[in-house]
Amino acid sequence: MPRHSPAVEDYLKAIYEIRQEAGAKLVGTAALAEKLGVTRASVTGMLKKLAASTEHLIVYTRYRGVRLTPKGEKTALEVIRHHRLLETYLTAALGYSWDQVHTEADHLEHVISEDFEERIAAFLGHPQSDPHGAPIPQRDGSLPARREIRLTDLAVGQEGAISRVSDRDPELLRYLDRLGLRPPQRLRVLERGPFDGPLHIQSSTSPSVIALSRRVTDDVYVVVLSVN
Amino acid sequence: MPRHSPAVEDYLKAIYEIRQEAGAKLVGTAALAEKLGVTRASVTGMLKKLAASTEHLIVYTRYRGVRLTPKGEKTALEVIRHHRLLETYLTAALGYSWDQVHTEADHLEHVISEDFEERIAAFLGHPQSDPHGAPIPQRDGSLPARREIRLTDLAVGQEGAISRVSDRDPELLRYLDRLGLRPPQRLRVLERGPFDGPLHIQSSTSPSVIALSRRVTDDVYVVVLSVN
DNA sequence: AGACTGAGTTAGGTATACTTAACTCTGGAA
DNA sequence: TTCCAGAGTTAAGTATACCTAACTCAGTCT
Repeated sequence: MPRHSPAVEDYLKAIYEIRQEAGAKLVGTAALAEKLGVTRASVTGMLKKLAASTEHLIVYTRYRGVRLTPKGEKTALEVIRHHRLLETYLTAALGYSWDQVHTEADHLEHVISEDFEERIAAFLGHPQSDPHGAPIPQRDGSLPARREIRLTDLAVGQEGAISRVSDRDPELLRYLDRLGLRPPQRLRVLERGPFDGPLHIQSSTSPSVIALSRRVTDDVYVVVLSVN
Repeated sequence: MPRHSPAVEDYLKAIYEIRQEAGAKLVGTAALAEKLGVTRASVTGMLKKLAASTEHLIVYTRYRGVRLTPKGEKTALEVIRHHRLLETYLTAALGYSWDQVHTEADHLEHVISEDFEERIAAFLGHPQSDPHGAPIPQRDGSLPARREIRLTDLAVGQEGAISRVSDRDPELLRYLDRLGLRPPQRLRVLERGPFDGPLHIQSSTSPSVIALSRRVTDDVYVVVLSVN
């Protein structure tokens, strides 16, 4: 396995994650640029370079978009495994709170050795998910599929269990933490406001009803428990 | 404090360490090139760049050599603090042996946050030295001075306590470990072979006399205990 | 079918940090 | 005091990954 630059690893990871969130087959330049914090021109340049490389990590069609080859996907999953193991380790061993781990893990993920990965995985007892509930890819690149949906898409009356929360925004994580909304907390949708209005939910962590904006519910994933 | 690139941090660290080992006021291009694994031309280029920068980290005189400014030295010590804290942490928390930590720490030292540094320092109880016996600079940049000399320079008949061992060569570290020669092991010089010949020492870790080559004794530092 | 718009690309340029090859300086020995 | 070897520098070029500005494409709306 050749080693890839942090930049390349970030691109592969971003392609994987955007495809995952958006569901679309192909990932566009603009979405990548947005996620990576670079210009669209930079993304085009990198995609051309990667597509021309003998590594065959991506399939890139001009004006259409990118997707990962199996090899590219495996590499992306290795980086994601690093990231999620690190987040779990920082929480469990060094007392980081769940809103602090993301940035640190983003830097460390490109730098740790396979040995380091193995040691923290063993220390943690080979965990299945990180502090935000995201599943941790196994060494062989396998990732258990989940039947999770956005809290946004949970129908009124339905009950769900939080399976995962996006780790991107520390502010959001602190907010959710204050509300006690983290995996595997159960909740029920009571009401949905008009025009993408707030979602009213009931959870055992709060005696009163909680109203959540779209921004929030888009970043919270749940597994449906009942269809009342 | 501005952040510096891994390359810059490596140069500052190397300048500091070479000056330390060699004792000379100025560090030469060749020594830096050797230590950093790059060509002499590359070193010249980087030194010119650093000297021209408004950061004022080094003082560089063409054809003469470099030295660190107080600011450069402080930065170097911060990197070295990272390195030695990491080595200690990897040993104490993740079960690395002392010959495995150097490479991992070399990569991690450029990437960890101040927060991470603080957390591992606290976890370790703010240790004074790393697994090889090297002193760990404090946060304020202070470093307790030691009265240590090379084992090479310990006179016949003198007794010393190993204070530090170079962490550069894993092979050497495994060798020393097998002989039980690590801080703060005491030993006595029995005899010195001719022509930089082997140094014969006696240590409580071995019933028989141990013969050490120059390559080895140059990398072992001791504090003189007695002058018999 | 044509035009518009947002997404995407191209062209040209920057910064970092490295290389090789050829040249120059410095300090010690003859 | 000159010469020479090794240390150091310069010049030119490479690779990576980013930028801005200007252009083009694709798909939709009319």
